[in-house]
Amino acid sequence: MLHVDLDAFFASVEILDDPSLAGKPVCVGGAGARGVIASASYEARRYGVHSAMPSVIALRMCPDLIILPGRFERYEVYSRRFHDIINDLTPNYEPLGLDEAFCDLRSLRRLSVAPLEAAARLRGRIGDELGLLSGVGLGRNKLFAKLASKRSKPRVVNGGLVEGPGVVWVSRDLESAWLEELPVRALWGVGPATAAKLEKLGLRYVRDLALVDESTLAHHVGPAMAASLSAYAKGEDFREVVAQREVKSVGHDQTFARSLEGVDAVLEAMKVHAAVVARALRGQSRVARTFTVIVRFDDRTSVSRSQTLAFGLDDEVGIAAIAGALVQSMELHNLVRLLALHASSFLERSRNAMQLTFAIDTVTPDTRNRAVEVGRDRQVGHEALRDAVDEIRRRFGRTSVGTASELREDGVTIVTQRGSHAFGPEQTP
DNA sequence: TCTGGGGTCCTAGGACCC
DNA sequence: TCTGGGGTCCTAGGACCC
Repeated sequence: MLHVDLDAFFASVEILDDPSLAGKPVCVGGAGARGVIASASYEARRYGVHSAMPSVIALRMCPDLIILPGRFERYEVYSRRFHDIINDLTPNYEPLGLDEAFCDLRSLRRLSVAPLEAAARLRGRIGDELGLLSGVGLGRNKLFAKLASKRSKPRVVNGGLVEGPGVVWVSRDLESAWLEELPVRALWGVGPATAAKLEKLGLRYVRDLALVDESTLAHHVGPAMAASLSAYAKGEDFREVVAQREVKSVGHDQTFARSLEGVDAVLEAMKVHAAVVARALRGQSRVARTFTVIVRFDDRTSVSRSQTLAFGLDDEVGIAAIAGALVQSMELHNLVRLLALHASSFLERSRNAMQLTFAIDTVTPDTRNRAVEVGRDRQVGHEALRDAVDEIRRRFGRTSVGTASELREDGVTIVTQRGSHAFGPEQTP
């Protein structure tokens, strides 16, 4: 098994596109009070900055830190080229996010390609063709390949950068020595919560896990987690490479710079969410039957409400109606810092039995379950309008046309006979 | 006024079907 | 005059990954 991981991916792409950033502490992430770092250049890491860190903390550690907002279309371009290179090595690979992948190298064995040779060539091509650095791990299974790629990376030691080996192979006879010293937190699936549970049981290192039987473990962390932990502790990992995964949900989350107060403000924001989710669904030619609304309050507690329909939806009017009804079924006792809308239970568009539209004005908390109304004429009108809007955006860009509620998201240019005026996000023309 | 946004998977309870 | 067990689907919440 091979695991390949691009170094500081988002930050590196920003530096490639703007060489004046080279050698400076650069991050991609949210710069506001509630922003976090998504990717940090190694120069930034020298100050202790790392991904998932709140931006205000990062700025405290490194006052000169440059935080860029992130251009995900750009990262996707690089990601596709990255995947193309991997695909030349083997089509049996599994992407993990935009910048990582597992490759099953068993087919290469038949071609007598040595793993170390394949790894070196892969890194070489990524460097030559993309201008990006990467780390590669090799091992008997996903567990060891991933642990190895982590160790292949550059490290910050006493504020100085130490180059990594680039390629690391955990050979069979080294496996147990590796596992011995690892803290449980290093294992896939063990985050802060599980690590704390294990700590309470006196299980701090992977070697400790091997001493506990699975049923005892299951008592504390559940049967699925117990099974994988017991396997990992023995160096076993039966996860296969899954080459093409089907997307199972799409959603949109937004944490507001200033929390929302009151149901009207939440409903207004939800219209933007519905438009974003609807656009994502149509972009994938899918319709969704289940819609979930999640609200996080200022005290960081969350509540969710979901509803599954008998048919699928991909239009913002219908989705906004369902999502709005779900919002109204919640008690908003506190300021809302995050609003999320997720769509799941996909159907292929062509297999959707009926495409209904909603009389949005009939949706109240009482009528949540009757929110659906058939409106044949309105449906035809909405679909024609929607398809026209999609087409205009395809030809002239995403911000070329939109509903009033979407203007807050992207900004817009209003053109009149007297000239044009650009409005930014959060401005109401 | 320290913690994002894109996702996946797991768990537990309840309703329902045979 | 009482009620099992297998299975699926839905809902709410939580943990984790990049």
